[in-house]
Amino acid sequence: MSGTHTGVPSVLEHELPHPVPADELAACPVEDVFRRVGDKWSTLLMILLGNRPHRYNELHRAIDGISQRMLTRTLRGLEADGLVRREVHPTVPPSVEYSLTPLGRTLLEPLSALADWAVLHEAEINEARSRHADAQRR
Amino acid sequence: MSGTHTGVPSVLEHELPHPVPADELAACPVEDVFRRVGDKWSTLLMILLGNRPHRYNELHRAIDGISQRMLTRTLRGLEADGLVRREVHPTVPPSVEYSLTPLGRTLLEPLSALADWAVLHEAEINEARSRHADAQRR
DNA sequence: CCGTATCCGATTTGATACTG
DNA sequence: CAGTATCAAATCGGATACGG
Repeated sequence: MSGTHTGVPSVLEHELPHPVPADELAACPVEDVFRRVGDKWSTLLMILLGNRPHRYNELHRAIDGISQRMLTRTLRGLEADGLVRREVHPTVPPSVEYSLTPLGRTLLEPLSALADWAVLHEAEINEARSRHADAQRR
Repeated sequence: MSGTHTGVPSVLEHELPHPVPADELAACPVEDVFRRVGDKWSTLLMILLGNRPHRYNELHRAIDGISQRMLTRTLRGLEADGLVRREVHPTVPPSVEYSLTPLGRTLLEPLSALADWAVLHEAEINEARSRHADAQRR
């Protein structure tokens, strides 16, 4: 292969067919995961639950700005994919505990790698944006 | 720290403030990057450009299903963040070459890690979804 | 060849009110 | 406490037509 970044083998390293059938990385699991990473609350919730289990209102108070609707929706989505476990304790009043599943924990690692990249290269990105804004202004 | 996944140090490993000020991981660079990963075409474009530089219509033909509008918009966004370089060759007819910048190349690695995770755990996710769909049906 | 402009439907997110 | 229901706003993405 020509000039790829490191040489790390990866599913992304294989030469892609042309044209890409709009499936190869679309209906395949990669897009699902990428989409989840991109949505507004999923990763933040996973990070909080990675620290320790939380109850519903605890998450609601912890996040500042999330609506009940989105909190519930996001948790349900994570639960459906097996990343988060929801445990209902039949007490009065009811208490519901959310936690990461083992599968969810394994996702934290690549997520952290991506977050670390973002922090590490923040300055470069901001400089590029400044240059681009300057170039646009004329 | 209690029961985190591996022990890898990461920006995500630090205990978060409660409540999260809606900035800590929101206006900070992490959300920008996560959003980009989640959008429909950015990563696919970066993968193609990671193989080799491409011209505009070459990308358009390569991707199958992308509109000119989104191709242009996505490339411009990647360019603004310094991930992709756009070189115009003043020939007739004009030719424009897109390629990854060095910064863009460094992003391929965490992206690949995430994609590999998705492929590796595809079965588990699908099983979780089946179970969840079953549980919902009653 | 390499785009831009315009319009429109689909999806995402939030605000608000209400409930077992 | 832990949600649901409903409505509205914002954003995303695609189709089509046109331009340098």
